[in-house]
Amino acid sequence: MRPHAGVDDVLQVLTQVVEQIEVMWERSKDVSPAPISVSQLRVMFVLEKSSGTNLRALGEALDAAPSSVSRLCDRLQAVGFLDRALSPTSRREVELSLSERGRAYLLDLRERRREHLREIVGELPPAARSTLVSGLRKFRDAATSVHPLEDGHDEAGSQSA
Amino acid sequence: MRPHAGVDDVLQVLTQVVEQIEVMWERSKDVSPAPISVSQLRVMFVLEKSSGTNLRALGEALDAAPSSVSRLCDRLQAVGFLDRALSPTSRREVELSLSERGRAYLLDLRERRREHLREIVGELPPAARSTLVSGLRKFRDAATSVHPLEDGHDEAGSQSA
DNA sequence: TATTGTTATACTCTATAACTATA
DNA sequence: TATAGTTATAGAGTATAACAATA
Repeated sequence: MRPHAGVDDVLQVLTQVVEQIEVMWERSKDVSPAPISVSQLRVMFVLEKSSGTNLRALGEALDAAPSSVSRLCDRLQAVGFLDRALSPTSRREVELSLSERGRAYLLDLRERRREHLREIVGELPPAARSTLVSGLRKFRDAATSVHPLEDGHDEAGSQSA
Repeated sequence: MRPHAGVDDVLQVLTQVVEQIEVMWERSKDVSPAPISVSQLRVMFVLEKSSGTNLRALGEALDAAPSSVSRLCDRLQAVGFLDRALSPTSRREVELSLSERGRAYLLDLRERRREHLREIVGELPPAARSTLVSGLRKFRDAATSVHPLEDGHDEAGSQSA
């Protein structure tokens, strides 16, 4: 009597899965040599993709005030994950970029996050993986078409096998 | 030559979808009459399911120090979302619970979050919804079996249609 | 003068430690 | 004394506003 899943069925399970993953990812946060705050991590995510931006642009990307970003950069620089360089074109701007250690940290964090998911996905039989990928891709595409500019894609490390 | 999706295919799309949803949910955060911080929201989520607990237990549930929780409760009480009552059994304990307004706020927030998802899920044809639900349920169950105690289920409002 | 980045100040969150009051 | 809760005190994130330096 229920040939296809209703919208509310999807909402329920989708919510559960997202919350499960959020809990898992929370747990892979602290396992680092230099514990980084969530805000600092956001800075690193942005800088990874737009290396060399100035402080103002970084603030806009984060939707944060310049002063806040300045302080965040202070601390990231202090732990050696960020480089502040004077801009060669304008002496009142800075060029912000991740240091080598900063990049290494991000790769490491991503790997830990994926490892948590892999542990679970690896349990699924091949047919279930295909079903899941198929459903998720349709959701992703629908989400992208509804909110074209607001997708939070993570391109790094997304090489298909 | 690829009869079924590989594990890395799943990881890629799953990561994308979770990040999309996190971005969406972030946006439904500030649309409230009394803006609540993330920490305060966590308090409310816990209290919703364990009404009447004392401050110590709440702190353990949040993995936060008692003093932090005390301050969080101060502010939640100030905006009228939380009630502090003296325990009838032990005069050194308090009974923490959500006020009526607090509960109403949570319901409202949940509805906003679901509305964001519903907008997208509603776009999917029925067959795609079924595929998605099927795949997600298998993931959820696998996740629950791998991490039995760490599931972040959201039972409220999960009535199936 | 307008812009970039940094401090000054203030508020919230967080934690450890000290304190009060109960058991 | 041991425990529950609340204050000190301190450090980090956030924002607005004031400030320095540059364009």
